[in-house]
Amino acid sequence: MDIFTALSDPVRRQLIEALWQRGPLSIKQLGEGLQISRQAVTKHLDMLIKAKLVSARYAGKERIHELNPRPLEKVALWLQPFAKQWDDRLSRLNVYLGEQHEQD
Amino acid sequence: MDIFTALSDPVRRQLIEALWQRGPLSIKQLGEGLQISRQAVTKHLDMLIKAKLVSARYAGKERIHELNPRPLEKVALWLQPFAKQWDDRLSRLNVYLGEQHEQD
DNA sequence: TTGACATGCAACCAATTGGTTGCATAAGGT
DNA sequence: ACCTTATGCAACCAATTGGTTGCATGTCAA
Repeated sequence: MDIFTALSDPVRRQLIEALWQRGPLSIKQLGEGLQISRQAVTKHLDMLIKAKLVSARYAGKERIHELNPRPLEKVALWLQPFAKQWDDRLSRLNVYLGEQHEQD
Repeated sequence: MDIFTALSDPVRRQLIEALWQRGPLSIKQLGEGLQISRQAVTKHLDMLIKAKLVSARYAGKERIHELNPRPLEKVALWLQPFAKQWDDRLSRLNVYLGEQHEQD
């Protein structure tokens, strides 16, 4: 699955955030906040795994998920060229990303 | 339409890139590179408009589209916290985005 | 060994997506 | 006026999405 598609669902973004903030978690744990069924969570996680954003390992009966933020870099790099039209704070971003020529 | 969803389709990303690189364009012009029908292009553009990523005005019989990269900032800001685990070049990004505390 | 718990697998469903085609209409050029 | 061009509108379609439920299975603890 494409990384952009992986990010297009709010539930999946929440899962990513949870893994980021709370570290490795099981399906059960990840589903606790959400209002959807366990299987729905599993499906979202499977998509994140396909997008290489999440890795899973088994610890006994639990499937433990870990975030791999790497693929997000691709998104950041895609966004880069546009950033120069944003506000000062984000414009500076570009300067330090290598676009050292003056801003427009 | 949500900005993340707007970015999830490769055709829409291409449209954004075209508007970025070539400036304001009509539906016809935007569709010229693509292998899909004019209506498919229109639908994608309508979605980009709903996501406020693109504005359209009429010039005679043509609908001229202009890119508004602003909403992309939301995506960049969402990505920020994760960036600190990326490579040096992108890590520096965070420093200048305000996360002045030392890297891990 | 028995039961509770975490998960997997599969079928099913409604809504959305990404695309098409056909026809209508307004604007411009000759 | 006439023809071409750019677009709009609407119906339609197959595939995908995001969700559900029911049942099976492996693991752990008592």
